[in-house]
Amino acid sequence: MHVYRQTVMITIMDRMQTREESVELRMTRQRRLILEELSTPGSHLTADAIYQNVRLRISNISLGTVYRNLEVLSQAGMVKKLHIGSGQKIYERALRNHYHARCSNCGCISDIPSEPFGDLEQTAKTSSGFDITGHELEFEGLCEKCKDSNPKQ
Amino acid sequence: MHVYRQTVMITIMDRMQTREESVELRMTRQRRLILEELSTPGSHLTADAIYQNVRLRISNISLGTVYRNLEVLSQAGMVKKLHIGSGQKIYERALRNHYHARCSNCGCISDIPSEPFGDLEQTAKTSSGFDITGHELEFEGLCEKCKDSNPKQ
DNA sequence: GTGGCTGCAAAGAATTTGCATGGGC
DNA sequence: GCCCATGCAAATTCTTTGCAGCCAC
Repeated sequence: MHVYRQTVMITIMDRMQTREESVELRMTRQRRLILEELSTPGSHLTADAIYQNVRLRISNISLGTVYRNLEVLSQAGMVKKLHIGSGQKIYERALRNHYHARCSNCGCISDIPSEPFGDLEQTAKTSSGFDITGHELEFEGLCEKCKDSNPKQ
Repeated sequence: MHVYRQTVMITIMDRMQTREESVELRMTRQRRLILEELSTPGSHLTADAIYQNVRLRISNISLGTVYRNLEVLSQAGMVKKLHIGSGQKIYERALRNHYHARCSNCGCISDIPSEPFGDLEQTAKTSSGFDITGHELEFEGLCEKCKDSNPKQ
């Protein structure tokens, strides 16, 4: 199922918010598995959750490695770091733009397409004078499951 | 300049996102000064910055007290906790709704009025199925000062 | 006077880092 | 073979908490 032999060094043109720069990353076993974890559609994981999952396959991987990789991949624009909720940071695979809604009851995170919201950055630029390079929008509420099953409390 | 004798216990009807509930807070010297710090228009401070500032007036105030107060005031809806940027949490006085832009160069934070953006929560509700109760929107970019004075780097 | 609030200090949670070794290219 | 990446463990940073005494009401 895995195409181990096909892996090559990947050269990435960073088109995200950081300075444009080409980055070379070695595709190690650790890095590949971390990316695999994040590649499940709709996966929004903490560093520790990724660590726990990858540990099932590389039993001695270290949490430091997970953090270092998430940072590197984030710099390279392949992974997005979210500062949602109050606790740990959440990581997801960087795909097309979208927003997030976090359930205040169960903590689950849903993706919300960004199209209906218009060009927020243009609006912000106009009213702030900033040279806007990015933005983050998060919603909080009750997911469909919790809003049904939950008493008003 | 300070109306020390006028202070009374404040009763707060929490109309913010948390469950509606009346809270009674004693107005201690520590609490008053923390609120004073946050009352400067446009102030966006970390817990530690507040601690350092208040320490000039109450030299033995403890950082724990600052955190405890920020939490209580936040529960009461008088203070807003922001999860902006990657590092520490930022606190501001809870006034009318607005958004924030953070300068990626100098770290300063500007307020942006929320009116031009329309009803984001209604839009999100429609496309997510969530029962939305709140949202946070942050922009990143270069502030006017930095965008002028800074070479492209 | 009472119960919430405080200072102090220690604990906890999340993340980062130094260093010697290992492995992708 | 070079040099980036890793494992390990210690260090840092930010925040929370237990407890005895204090002070706003």
